[in-house]
Amino acid sequence: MRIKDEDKVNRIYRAAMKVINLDGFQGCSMTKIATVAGLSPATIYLYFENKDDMIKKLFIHFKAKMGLSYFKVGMELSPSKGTFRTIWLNHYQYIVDNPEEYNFLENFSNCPLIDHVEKENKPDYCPAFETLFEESKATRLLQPMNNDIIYSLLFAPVSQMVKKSKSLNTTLSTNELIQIFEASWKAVSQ
Amino acid sequence: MRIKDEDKVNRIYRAAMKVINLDGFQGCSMTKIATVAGLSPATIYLYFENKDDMIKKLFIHFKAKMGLSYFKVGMELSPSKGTFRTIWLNHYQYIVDNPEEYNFLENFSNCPLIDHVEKENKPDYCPAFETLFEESKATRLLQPMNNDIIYSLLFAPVSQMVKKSKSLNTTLSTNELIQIFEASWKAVSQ
Amino acid sequence: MRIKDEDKVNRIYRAAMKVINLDGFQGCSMTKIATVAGLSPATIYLYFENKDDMIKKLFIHFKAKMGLSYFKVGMELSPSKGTFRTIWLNHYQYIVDNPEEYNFLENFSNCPLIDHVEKENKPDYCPAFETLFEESKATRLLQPMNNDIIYSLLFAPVSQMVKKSKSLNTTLSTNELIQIFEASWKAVSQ
Amino acid sequence: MRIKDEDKVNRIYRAAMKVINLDGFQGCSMTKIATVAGLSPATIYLYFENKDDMIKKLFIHFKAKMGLSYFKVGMELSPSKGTFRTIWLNHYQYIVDNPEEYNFLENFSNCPLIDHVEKENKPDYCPAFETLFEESKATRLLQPMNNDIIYSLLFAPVSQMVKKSKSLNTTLSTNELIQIFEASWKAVSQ
DNA sequence: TATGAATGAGCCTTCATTCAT
DNA sequence: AATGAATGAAGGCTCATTCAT
Repeated sequence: MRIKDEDKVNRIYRAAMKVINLDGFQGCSMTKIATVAGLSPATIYLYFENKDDMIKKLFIHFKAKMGLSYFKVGMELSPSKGTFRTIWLNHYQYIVDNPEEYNFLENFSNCPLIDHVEKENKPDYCPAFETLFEESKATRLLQPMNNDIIYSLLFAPVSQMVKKSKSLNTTLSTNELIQIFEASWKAVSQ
Repeated sequence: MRIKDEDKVNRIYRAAMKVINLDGFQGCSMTKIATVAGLSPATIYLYFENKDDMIKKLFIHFKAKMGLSYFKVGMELSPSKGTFRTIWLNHYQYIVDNPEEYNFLENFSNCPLIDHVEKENKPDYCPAFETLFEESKATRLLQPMNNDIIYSLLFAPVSQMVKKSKSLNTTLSTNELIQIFEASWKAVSQ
Repeated sequence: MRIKDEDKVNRIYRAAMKVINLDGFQGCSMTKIATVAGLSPATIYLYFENKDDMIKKLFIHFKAKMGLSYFKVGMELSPSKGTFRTIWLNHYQYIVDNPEEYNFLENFSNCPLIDHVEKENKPDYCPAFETLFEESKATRLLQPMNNDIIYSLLFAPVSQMVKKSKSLNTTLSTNELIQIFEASWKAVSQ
Repeated sequence: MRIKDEDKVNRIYRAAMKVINLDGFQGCSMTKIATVAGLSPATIYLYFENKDDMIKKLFIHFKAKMGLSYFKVGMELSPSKGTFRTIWLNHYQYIVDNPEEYNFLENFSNCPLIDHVEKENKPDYCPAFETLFEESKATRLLQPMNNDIIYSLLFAPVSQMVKKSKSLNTTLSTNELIQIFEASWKAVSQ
């Protein structure tokens, strides 16, 4: 008998991603995904219960990956502007390097399906963030605000700018990037 | 061809909205929309070329409506923090008052379909914004940054927070709201 | 707009019948039925909720038709051997004339689906039978037995014989037919 | 190829039976059968050519078993009413004791698949019947009728009654059973 | 203009069967 | 001999769209 190829799940993920970003969410059919992955549609059902299950796991998979990309291994995590800049740039880099994944995550966040996925699957990288935010507030580096608010003030603007510039087929210059970070930092720092 | 019954178009828009927010994007079929609008599916095709065309126009329609909600009639538009606060709160109010529309707009912004819609249809409210931003930069109220960047820094955080709090079934307190505005303002003001 | 062709239901019934008798129950697909009926598969769903619904209604339809064939219009229904012989021969004639329908009914009687169909849809011809049986028992024409038992003793043998002879590609001779009726009559008569 | 593990064939038969009676005919898949039998689906194909082949052999298997149940070992087979009553009751007992098997046989008898199976595979128990029938006619115990007709007159009514009473969730009382046998016997006896 | 009937293409999913070990 | 992974074809059903009135 053949051995179950564990990498096949990743091939499916990548194919799904590709199809979603090409044909949009409604144009993403199991057959298309299978074709792109070089599989039979039936094979997908060996690894996932059904389409919903697959999409949910796809979301969790890439959400986790994105979260992890914020923190490089062995990275300094002391509460300082430098630390935040590094994380912030890592986030930016992730969006730029993985536009398809990021687009999918954004796209999926507004989908009814996701609601209980989001709640049931707290990502692993959250604790690191929570700790950093709390310590930074304790040392008066950051303003005493709710963590979600800090997160939004820091990351939402650059995310939106990347999306905007992609839709206009332009790229952010280094200057603009620095501008955005400095402005975002002013928003949250004390 | 769309001359006679301009109201019918609006009935279709409202119905589409309702169906999308009830059954999600994939559950939104032309027949359902027609039923909710009290029409025959065939009738929709008298007013729109096809489903894509209808969705695109729906998007433009509500995008414009959202933009206009920023500026109330007869509103003072001098370059001041107060003016920005008013606009900012209008935006917040719109999101809170029209969660369906806003959700639809967000949902649809990431769709491949919309890409060239966005480029081809500069909304009408832009000139007002452009003028205000330029004047504000001239009077050194705002930092000398690209308008899109200013826009992102001002509005993206609160938008994201509303989405977040909705998904958690909470609401933003007045305090939090003020916090977010003040922080966003710090980001863009000089 | 087109007018709904009420006869279309009958076309579907006939087509379903044909397919079932050709390819068996498991080989009977909606697409095949639609093709034979000269319709699109989608059209069937305008007239029936789903496949189960269609099959159920098919069963009820032909069950009723078979029941009615027992009793010709204006037929004498006095409790006499002659009356029973007429009904019996009508039944035989029905089986021979409509082998497909009868086969379908037999086939379907053993299907799990049918259980609550049978109970919910008491056929219209039953009262006539009940009355005749009761009167016949009262005049001591028939033995005092449960009606279902009388029914089985009278009709089951000939039904089985027709099936048997069809599977052997032979036909019952008039002599054999009389033999079977007389024997069945002996079984139930007093 | 089927030499080594004759028992495995029986496991497959029993599993197929169980699945058919649990999930109906359409719900009976090879994988389910394999699972219930504790085998891999591929293994079934070592013992049978394909699904049709398996079903056919299943039919033949249980048909033979049913036929043999009529005649207990060492049983008296002289042409007498008592002999027939015993056989008749054996038949009844079989139906009641093995409702799944009987249901399967009935269900399958009307299937196009079975047509040539029936013709090609004369069951082994027939000779015993043939002999008994012929001798009984010779001694004027039975009427001079075709054996198939005798068979139908004797067994069809009780079979149908069992089916009927099962679908109504009732059971035949001893009295009713005797009634049916006596009536059936009147039909065939001289 | 407006409609409801009609449809072919396509969707998700399952299944009998084969592959490769 | 035996298996579990893999699959192409097909199943029931829906949908955007067109037809015919």
